[in-house]
Amino acid sequence: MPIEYSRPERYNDARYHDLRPADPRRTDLRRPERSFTIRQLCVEFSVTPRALRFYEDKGLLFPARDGMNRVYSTRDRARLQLILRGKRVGFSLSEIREILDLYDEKDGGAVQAARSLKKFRERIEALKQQREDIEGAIQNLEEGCVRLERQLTESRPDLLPRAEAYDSVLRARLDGPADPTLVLSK
Amino acid sequence: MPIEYSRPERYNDARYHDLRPADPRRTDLRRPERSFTIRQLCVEFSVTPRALRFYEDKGLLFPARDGMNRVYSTRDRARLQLILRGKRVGFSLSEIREILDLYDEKDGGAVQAARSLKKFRERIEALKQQREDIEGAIQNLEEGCVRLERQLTESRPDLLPRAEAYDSVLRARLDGPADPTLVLSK
DNA sequence: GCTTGCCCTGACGTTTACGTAAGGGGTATA
DNA sequence: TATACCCCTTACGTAAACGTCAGGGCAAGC
Repeated sequence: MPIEYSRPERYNDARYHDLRPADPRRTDLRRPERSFTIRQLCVEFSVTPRALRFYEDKGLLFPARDGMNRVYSTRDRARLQLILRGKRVGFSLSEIREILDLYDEKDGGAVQAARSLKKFRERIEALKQQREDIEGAIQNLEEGCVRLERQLTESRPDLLPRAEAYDSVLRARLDGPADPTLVLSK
Repeated sequence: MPIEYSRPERYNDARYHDLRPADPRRTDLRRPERSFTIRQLCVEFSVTPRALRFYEDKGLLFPARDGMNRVYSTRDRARLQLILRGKRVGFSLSEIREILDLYDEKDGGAVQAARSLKKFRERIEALKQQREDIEGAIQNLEEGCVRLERQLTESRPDLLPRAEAYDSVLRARLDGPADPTLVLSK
């Protein structure tokens, strides 16, 4: 599984950085000419600058430069989203890179396209298998919950945690960064 | 994602080892008294002995011993299945260990049970989130497939790979080791 | 009795995906 | 002009999950 590190807490705190855009016209996420600093993306997606630079090193991102500074386009941002989702579903960075490369190789000729198609289908099969695994794991855990609930109901019903705590989780997700339109496959 | 290593090919080959059981009465997987050698489990689940010993080191398995040699029960086998599935859905070994521990702690008292229940629910939420991620990734890739297919149909229809190749994949899965009854939650 | 095959226990090596300084520079604010 | 906050590169450090010897033991078959 994805190795989890302890990431400095400050990167989670939006107040830590001034995110006011310099130019109001460039605020709209849907405007393709919108650009982002490295830290803006870091705060939005809860990753560190080191991670973004690392992805660049590995050939998954290639932001433009303003002098020395990196400038990320909406396209870069969309790629980053795909990278992070790829990680969450268990792809390694090199696998994600392959996929992104396949997306880009529109010019690779018909043979390349055929190979890409095959790989895509393989990935899909793997993901469907994984979806089944997750389905099974959820079932297992839910059975465990039922058992524990029965046990608690009989012994200490006062300790029964109600599921309401997860409302906040859901709310947080809804309030989170809106899913911007992906511009990759265009 | 789960880091993938190059595992010696021979562990995939069932013919590599003589798996004939010494005692026919002990052949039936459903018989709880059935036991397994380390290699039998390795061949069945395509893992190495090193991995099983590693899981034991980390407190996820504790097979009995016959002298020096490890002897795995059907319960150990069921745990191994859960371990491997946990890995496939992205849990780290220590997370899997936590879950397995929670399953075992029937005697931990009501407070422990309440904590377990909470953790189980958290896991379930995480898994549902992940299921959504996978759903999204599948959709993305399928859109990519459609694009590639259109492109190929126009340029080189002869190169279009048909999906029949995946029949074999499915067949292989059906012919695979039967899912034995899990004896953990009993 | 020697080889073959399986088992064991250390213990060091490896890959992935970053973390964490160290050292240096630009800009704005007090 | 000092401080704060941002950026950069280079480089060494690290946790997870095993791989890979090295060294030794027990049982079967030739």
